[in-house]
Amino acid sequence: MFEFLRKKVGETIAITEEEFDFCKTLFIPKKLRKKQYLLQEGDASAYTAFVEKGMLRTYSIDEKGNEHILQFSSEGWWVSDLYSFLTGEPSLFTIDALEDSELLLITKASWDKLLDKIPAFERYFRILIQNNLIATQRRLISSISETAEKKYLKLLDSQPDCIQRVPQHMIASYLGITRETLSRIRSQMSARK
Amino acid sequence: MFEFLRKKVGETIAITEEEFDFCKTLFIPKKLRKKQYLLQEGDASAYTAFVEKGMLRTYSIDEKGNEHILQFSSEGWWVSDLYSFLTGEPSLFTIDALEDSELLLITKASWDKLLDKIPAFERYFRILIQNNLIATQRRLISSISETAEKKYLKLLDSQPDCIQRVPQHMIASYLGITRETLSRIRSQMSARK
DNA sequence: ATAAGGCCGTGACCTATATCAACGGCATTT
DNA sequence: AAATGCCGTTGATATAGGTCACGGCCTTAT
Repeated sequence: MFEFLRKKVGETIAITEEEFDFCKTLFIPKKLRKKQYLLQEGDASAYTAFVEKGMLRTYSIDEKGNEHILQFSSEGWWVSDLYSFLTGEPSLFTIDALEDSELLLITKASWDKLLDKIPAFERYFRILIQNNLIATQRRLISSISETAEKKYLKLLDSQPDCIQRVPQHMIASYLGITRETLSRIRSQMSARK
Repeated sequence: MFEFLRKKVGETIAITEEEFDFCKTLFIPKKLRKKQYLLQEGDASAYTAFVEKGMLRTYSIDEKGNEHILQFSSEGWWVSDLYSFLTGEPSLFTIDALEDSELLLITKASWDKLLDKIPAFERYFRILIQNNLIATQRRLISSISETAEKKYLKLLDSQPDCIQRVPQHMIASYLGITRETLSRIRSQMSARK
């Protein structure tokens, strides 16, 4: 059950068997069916989750009821509303499952314990967050400077798996465009090809 | 010279005098005149910098020559192209001074040494990067879901100091709009008031 | 098997923002 | 004090993308 987590962590930091045994005791396995919530906007985020299987999305909903997807999280990635998890404040985001999924949950208290007892995990999460920041910065610049088509091409290039597994209207809301616009871009692209 | 850095670090983690004495040996003071570069696009980012005084901007330039500002960094904040600093790859961003500025530079080698010798700094940077990620995620969502006016109002609210110190056309390029549009938004706002 | 709803495509029209161009006001340089 | 850049403003026009409306095709539920 924990082999995959062990593998992913091991790709970034070195830890001993004993350290990982301690780590294991802190996680709570959880299965989520497609469409189930991990977190609803307005609730406090109790957990951060490692995705063993499946796919989740983190999104916010604006006044008009439109969804804006912050990220997709598939196998081997982590998912949470970082701010709410860290502060206990109500979340601005909703997280739900796009497929039946299997997660390993950790509470804030356990997470604090993990970072305190095993400094290598402090480093692990620093690196994880760092890479996430770099990716988010790039997406921000892309979002303010590129056309819809370029953003889509960039996504095709960087997350081809997502595009296979996620319905198109969610891709659109990840890119910050409407599903109609994405549909038209795709048909133009295939016409040109 | 290092009091300010000491104070800012102390707000997040606890460190001893000896630890900070070691820390001090790793930084290189540097003054930058207005308009001078800290980093040019295409170069590798040799340093991460703590801003003691002044204001810098990190931006990219698109094919049409338009600038897109990723962030402003004033006193007490850090500035670098994280990706280039970490990997040694050529930078996608340019960093320059908007005012005469005073910086404390640290190389990648020294930074690695600092994190290895003093685990509290591992935590310090984890938290720093974490907060930056939270802010960047919010800006991304705002960028894909809100009107130009709302984005401007949000900035007025969150970074009023920036708006005082930075020329308007740079605020526009931070928001991802043209200077003409920002000018019109401002005049509409003052007409309504 | 039929109904209901999610998902995708397409047309007609609308709107926020970009683009292009010109102008006036400050600073800075000569 | 004239000249040269920056900077912000304003007007006219263009355009990418949004909105609204409809229809067809699957999948899931009854």
